This record gives sequence, structure tokens and C-alpha cells, in this order.
Amino acid sequence: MSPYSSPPDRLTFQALVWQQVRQIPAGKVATYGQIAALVGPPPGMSQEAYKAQGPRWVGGAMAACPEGVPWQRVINAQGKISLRGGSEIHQRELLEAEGVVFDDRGRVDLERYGWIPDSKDNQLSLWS
DNA sequence: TCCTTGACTCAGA
DNA sequence: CTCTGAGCCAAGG
Repeated sequence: MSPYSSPPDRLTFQALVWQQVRQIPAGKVATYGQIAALVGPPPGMSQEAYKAQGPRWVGGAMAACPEGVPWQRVINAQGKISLRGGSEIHQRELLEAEGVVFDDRGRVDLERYGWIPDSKDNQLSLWS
């Protein structure tokens, strides 16, 4: 049981994550796993292992999110907000201000607000 | 140096 | 639908 790990090149990974997050338009949301899939596994890592670790790495990258990155548009696969601190409420407010609606259980309908990345923008420099 | 603590996801039960 | 367990550790106190 080693749920946590780190990518071979954390700094590069974080940079790629933020780059993808910046592509998410206002009013839309993406999941950690989705961002992880867009970034893709680091050189030499199996898709299998990445599938398990990637999402957490994205979470770690978000924890160190710099200015200018719409971190509030990244939520978990259940459509819920996952934050450790008390900024969870703040994130919901930011999203609602962008037009994202939460249901009575505090979840977002990913079918409607889920971000569909443009395949063209998907050709960004991944793992230079 | 040792111990704690994580912005997740998916398969099972 | 909800709850549990498993899945490359490393930065901070």
C-alpha cells in the first residue's frame, strides 16, 4: 500500500499540468484523472502505473498551483470538490460565479459542465 | 533523522 | 448509491 508516489520529473509534470489546466474555459470543469490523461505518463512509465498515480500527482501539482491557473475548475471524478483546507467553499463560489451549477449533494454534472479538450490544443509540448 | 501527511481513482462488496 | 482497500513516495515539522 503505497498510494503516494512522485513523477520522475515533478517540476516538469507540474508545469504540464498547469499548462493543461489553463486550457479549461470558464464555466467548465475537468477531473484530476482527465488532466493526468492529457499530460500523459512520464517517459519510461507504464500506462498502468500512471493510471493509478497520475491523478494524485495532478492533485499534488494543484496544491502548488501558481497565480493565473484556474485551479477551481479541477474537481474529482465524482463531480465533487476535493480540498484539504477550508477553501472548498471558496472554490464552489468561484465555479458558481462562472455559471457551474451544483446539485443538492454538492456535485457538478460532468455531463454538462465537463470540459471537452480540443484535440488541436492537445498537441502541446508534452515531455519535451 | 523519524514521523506525519497528503486537491485521486477505480474495482468490489 | 455508499464505503473500503489498493496503487512507484517525498517535502516539512
